[in-house]
Amino acid sequence: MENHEKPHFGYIYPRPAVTTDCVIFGFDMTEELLKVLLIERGIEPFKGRYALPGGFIKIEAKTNEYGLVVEERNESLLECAKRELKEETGFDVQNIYELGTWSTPGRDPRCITITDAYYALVTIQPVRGGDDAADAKWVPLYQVLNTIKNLPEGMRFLAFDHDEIITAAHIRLQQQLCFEPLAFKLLPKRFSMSTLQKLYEAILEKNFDRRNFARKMLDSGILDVFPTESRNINYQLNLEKYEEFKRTGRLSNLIF
Amino acid sequence: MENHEKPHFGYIYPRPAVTTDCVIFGFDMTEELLKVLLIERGIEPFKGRYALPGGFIKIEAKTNEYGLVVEERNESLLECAKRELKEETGFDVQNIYELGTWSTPGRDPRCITITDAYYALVTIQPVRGGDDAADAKWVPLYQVLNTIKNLPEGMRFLAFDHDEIITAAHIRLQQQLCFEPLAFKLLPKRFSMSTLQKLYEAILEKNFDRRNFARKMLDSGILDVFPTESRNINYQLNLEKYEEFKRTGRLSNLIF
DNA sequence: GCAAAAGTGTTCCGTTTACACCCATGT
DNA sequence: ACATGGGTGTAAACGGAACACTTTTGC
Repeated sequence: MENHEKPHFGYIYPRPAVTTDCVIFGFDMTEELLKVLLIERGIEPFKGRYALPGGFIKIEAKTNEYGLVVEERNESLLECAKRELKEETGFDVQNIYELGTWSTPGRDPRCITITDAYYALVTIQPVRGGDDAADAKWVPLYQVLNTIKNLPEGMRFLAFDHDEIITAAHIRLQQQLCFEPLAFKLLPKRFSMSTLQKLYEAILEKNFDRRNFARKMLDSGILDVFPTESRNINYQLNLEKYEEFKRTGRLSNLIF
Repeated sequence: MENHEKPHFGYIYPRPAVTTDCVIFGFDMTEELLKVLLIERGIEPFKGRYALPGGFIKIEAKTNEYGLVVEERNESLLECAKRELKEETGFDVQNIYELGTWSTPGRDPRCITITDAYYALVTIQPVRGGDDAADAKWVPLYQVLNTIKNLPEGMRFLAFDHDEIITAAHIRLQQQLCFEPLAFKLLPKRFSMSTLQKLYEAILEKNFDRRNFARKMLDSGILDVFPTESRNINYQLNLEKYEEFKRTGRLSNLIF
């Protein structure tokens, strides 16, 4: 895209370039902070800025007997998002959700590019020996959002329109959390009730009463209880009960 | 796209074709039915089938001094959806919301096409002198959804993957209605309480107690009351109070 | 030993639901 | 006069919010 090589794929009508970007949320249990995974851009445009991981959709194309371009193999946008994530950050993510498209003319200075944004939830391992992927960094979400909020009009923190995407992803995560126990996707298999509560508080930016929170969670019946050697209790999501809970439509009980 | 004219727009990497499709909901007050606007396709593929109104995104492109394609003028996906809607159905819609993308390989037999789907809410005028737009028809939503549900595995009712899109749009409409008084977008400025209730019932496929429904609506404070000459009362959405209601976060009161 | 975190029940209030009768209109 | 649709209030049940003290563990 950056060189002047002669283009070799033609279409009757011009087409926009298509990318996916992904907002990856992780909960850092030691710092009790909700974080996002950002990539420092190594090339122009926006070289040196942080950006969401993502990239162009992959299409295998050739020209047929009539000189028309025929696409032979390709991927869905979801597959594209997962592939780019794996390539750029090493993460293999199942919990990935579509957020929406961004397509304002001019959002990419190189060419007309529309992006389909996704958000994903991953477990950050308690001990991380630095970041696996080159240039990928876990950044506290509140830092990013505050920076964005306090920028003077017209200025941007992240590359492209990623400020807007990350802001929208946070709002969406908050909304979805009210209906689906998404939070468990951000935790290891077993966790304490207070960790779960801290996670909810980090996402929703609210504090809850310890007893009410625990009761609501336990009453829902989706948690299995595991005593530990100490007096503390650990919990684990019971997937069957969760599915049943979902079916019987009692999910609104989890709204705060 | 259907002829064998030599393609004249080239890119270094192949690109997918991009379309928008729109699920337009309207409430037929005389029949008390929720309807969707469908287009009968006049050309292949899927000639003669019903489909959602939509079409390709418009890009003005030319080749620059290096032989590279440069896009000069274009539209966002939202603008594309509105333009196609206007062109195909004559509707000028403000209440339009993004639903999501569909991009499974093979969904369009012609070429690799991804679509960004939208849904929109319009007022059907009580008296309609036939359909303005050629080939556009208002079809009861429940008929479409039932047909889709009862199809044998692997069969489709609408063109492309529009079965899935329309199903997703209905679910989304139901969900959004629980947080936002979307229903008002489907009604004329003034309406009776029972009309409003019938609309809610049509969308959510549930029946409500008349008194409880009216109380909840009135208690929210977003409706202005207008006595009529008869004993009946008409209502109208008060936009300022609605905005205030939204800000103060009491929207969950409207969940049923 | 002291500070910080985790465990435990009860009360009160607000919201939701269920329910029946009267009046006006039009046929 | 009869059927239909629209108007109106109350009581019971449920779910959500507020709240204090005791025990354990780690520093």
